[in-house]
Amino acid sequence: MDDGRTESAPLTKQDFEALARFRFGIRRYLRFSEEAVRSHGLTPQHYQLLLALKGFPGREWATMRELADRLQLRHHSVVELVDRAQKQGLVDRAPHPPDARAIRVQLTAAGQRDLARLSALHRDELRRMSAVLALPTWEGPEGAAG
Amino acid sequence: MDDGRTESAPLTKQDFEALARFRFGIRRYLRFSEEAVRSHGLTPQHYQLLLALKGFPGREWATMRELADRLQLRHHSVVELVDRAQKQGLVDRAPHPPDARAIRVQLTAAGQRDLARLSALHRDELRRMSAVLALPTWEGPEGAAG
DNA sequence: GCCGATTGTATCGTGATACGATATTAACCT
DNA sequence: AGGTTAATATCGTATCACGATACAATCGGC
Repeated sequence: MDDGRTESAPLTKQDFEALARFRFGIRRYLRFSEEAVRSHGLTPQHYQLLLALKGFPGREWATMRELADRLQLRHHSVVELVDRAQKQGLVDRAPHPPDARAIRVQLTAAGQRDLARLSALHRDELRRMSAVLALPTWEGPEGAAG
Repeated sequence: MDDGRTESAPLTKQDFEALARFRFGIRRYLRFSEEAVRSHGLTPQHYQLLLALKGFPGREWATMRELADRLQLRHHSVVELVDRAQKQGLVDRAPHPPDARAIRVQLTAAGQRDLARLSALHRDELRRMSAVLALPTWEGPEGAAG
């Protein structure tokens, strides 16, 4: 149990408050997201899936494995998620020529539309919540950063 | 006034990538948190509870209602959470003199210890993940700093 | 001191969903 | 051909927040 790894200084009350504030920010953001998303008939997971596709670096589709990484899920759970989303007409499976084992999960027109609306809401909310969601600054004894 | 680009401009591919990257960051952070926390025998919810207490602005305890707000849960669900945490010896119930209906949920010595260790890990990880967890900058065509 | 509102507690069931375990199929690569 | 990887399929399990509902204690106003 005792790993005795104390390379950093013990946290101050300020540090705890900063950590808590950040976590609170995340909770509030996810909470907002959930309500926004559900009011559009989607689940948070669906939205995350759509966003991971449209927001994939450089392209707008991904394979199951890539999704598992981006969503931090077992690839096995991703299949279930994609199944559900496909049943709702949000995403699509397409062949992946360079490797026939893999497939491309991509957005349908409906998925695009829902995602665009929801993402706009999310962007606005992120702007609004910048105070709570900003990373802690960890001001040390050295001096202030601004 | 409606300055246009803030609220209704359609999102660019860059915007989607920024949103997705941020969400990815959150997922990774929570994933890290979960593993770190579980390896110490706690659940993510327990850690959040402890952190909300120790990180409560100005003090180190909170009432059920306050916790419901900070954790974004129904006050009713907080009771269950506190029960579980108390059963594990992490938190404690103490009377709240100014209002006998309310109670003070506070950390036990064990809770303090676990929280201190875990929070240090979290702080380090936050530092490491600053690139993914930083808020999107939303650079518009006119180039404005938030 | 009564009454409505608030705070916490208790219980039961429900829904959502990620996961582990396990197996199968197909395609890849050497 | 053989070993590996990607996707799929099933089944069961665990977690957990929640709604609904009720009750007890306390507070505050009058």
